[in-house]
Amino acid sequence: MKMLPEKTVERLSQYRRALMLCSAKEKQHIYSHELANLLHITPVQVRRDIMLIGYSGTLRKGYAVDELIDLIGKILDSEEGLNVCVVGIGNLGRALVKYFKGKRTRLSIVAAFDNNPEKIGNEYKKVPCYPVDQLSKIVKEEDISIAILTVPRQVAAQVAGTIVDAGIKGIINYAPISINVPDDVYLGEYDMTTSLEKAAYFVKMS
Amino acid sequence: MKMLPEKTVERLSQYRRALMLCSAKEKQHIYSHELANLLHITPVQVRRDIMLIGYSGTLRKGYAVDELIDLIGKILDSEEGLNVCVVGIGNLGRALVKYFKGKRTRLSIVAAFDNNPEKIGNEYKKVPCYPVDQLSKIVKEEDISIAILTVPRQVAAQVAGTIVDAGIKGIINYAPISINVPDDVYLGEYDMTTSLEKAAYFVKMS
DNA sequence: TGGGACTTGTTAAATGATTAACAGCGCAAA
DNA sequence: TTTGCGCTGTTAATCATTTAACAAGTCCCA
Ligand SMILES: NC(=O)c1ccc[n+]([C@@H]2O[C@H](COP(=O)([O-])OP(=O)(O)OC[C@H]3O[C@@H](n4cnc5c(N)ncnc54)[C@H](O)[C@@H]3O)[C@@H](O)[C@H]2O)c1
Ligand SMILES: NC(=O)c1ccc[n+]([C@@H]2O[C@H](COP(=O)([O-])OP(=O)(O)OC[C@H]3O[C@@H](n4cnc5c(N)ncnc54)[C@H](O)[C@@H]3O)[C@@H](O)[C@H]2O)c1
Repeated sequence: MKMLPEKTVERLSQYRRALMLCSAKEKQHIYSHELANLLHITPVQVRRDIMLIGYSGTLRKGYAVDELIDLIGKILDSEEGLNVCVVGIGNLGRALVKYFKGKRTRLSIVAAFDNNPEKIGNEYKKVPCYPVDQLSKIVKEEDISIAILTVPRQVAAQVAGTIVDAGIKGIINYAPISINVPDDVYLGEYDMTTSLEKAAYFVKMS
Repeated sequence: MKMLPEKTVERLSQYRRALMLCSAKEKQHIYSHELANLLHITPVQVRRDIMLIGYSGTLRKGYAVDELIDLIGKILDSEEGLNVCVVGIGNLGRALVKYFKGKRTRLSIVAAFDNNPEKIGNEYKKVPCYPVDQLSKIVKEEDISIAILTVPRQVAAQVAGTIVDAGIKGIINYAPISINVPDDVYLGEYDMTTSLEKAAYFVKMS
């Protein structure tokens, strides 16, 4: 199947979580407008996304919740699962480890890295923290393909280089600076300072 | 001045930070392609954004760094400054308080809220934590206009209702569920689980 | 003094994403 | 049966954003 639009992928992740809540409540079918209400989007957007992934609902009954969950899983998840590491186990890095550890079966945080001797050797929720010098080695040993980057701004670019060199295929950057990666490495940048300033602008202008 | 496009606002925040680093290095002028390189975008996008805010550079010299910083400040910041609160002072909420407290002068975190008796009454980086029942009262007393929502998924919708009722004008939601707010309240949703699943999808497909 | 290399500002085209419109089917009620 | 409503699937239109194209101004140097 060919690549889906970014926004559709984001919504698929959200559909799945909403659907899992429905499934837990024994709800077996759902209409596009119900799913739309859960995400606060329009029903036609839901139908369009579902069309893009090649699924069909039942006319006048809606979509079969469990079937749709499975299909989204086939699209979003890797069969074998992917391993993730957190680089920079400060306040944000620790919050992420605590939150994600054990949450999803097909996506597991297996290592943390830092350069602070006080942190190296510790475990956070059973995730071991290694020195950043060993990143390349551990990435290969543990078959890690995604890195979450939560180091200070000043060193983010350099550490990102190390990560890319280690062969990682996706980086999620929370440092408030734009980093540069080769075309074949996925990069998601989430700048919380920008998010806050953006909110302030629209509040001011409203 | 009329409302700028969302993406332009995001980049303005990033231009400003990049420019402040330049200013600290005594760099007085900057070309569109230099600024573009810092953000890993195209020079024409930089020029277009700068056109939208009505600034003009000097031909063959580029943009005056300090002037541009000032102008972006006039656009993004509120003159009097805006007050911000964090609702749900768990792992993520505490990381945000520690990070943002004192960072920007025109945007200050002045209060935290929680419903856990062990947290109420504490201070985090001198930011006092109040019971969530007093949200409405404190929001008025402290003139808070933006809330960062970091409570568990299960209660996010309900707490968001409380926040809106208190008269807050912007919400930044980090809970992994979509919330609903009136049209005149700005809403930014940042779902880290989705970010991670999205990265996994594009790594898998690459 | 004139040509060439650069850089900005702006308009126009292309791309990407959302929304509108509607055909078609299925069920329910008459 | 037939009528009509409600829902899906899909195409077409709209809207937002990025990218391309280029005119015009400036500087440098021959
Ligand atoms: N905490 C937040 O809520 C927040 C908000 C916005 C942005 N950020 C950004 O996220 C990043 C992390 O924030 P934080 O609050 O967790 O900071 P932090 O200082 O608590 O953590 C940074 C961690 O990175 C480690 N580190 C430093 N240099 C390193 C290197 N070269 N290699 C490996 N590890 C290294 C430090 O030892 C520390 O453990 C920063 O870039 C920050 O700007 C954080
Ligand atoms: N920690 C992360 O890195 C991370 C990642 C992705 C998503 N999130 C989301 O962010 C939110 C916060 O995550 P966290 O890790 O900080 O969780 P947490 O459990 O550490 O913190 C939640 C806080 O909210 C408080 N709370 C609970 N009910 C409340 C109520 N009704 N009113 C006010 N406060 C209340 C709790 O007392 C606690 O202090 C969650 O929705 C989580 O799904 C967090």
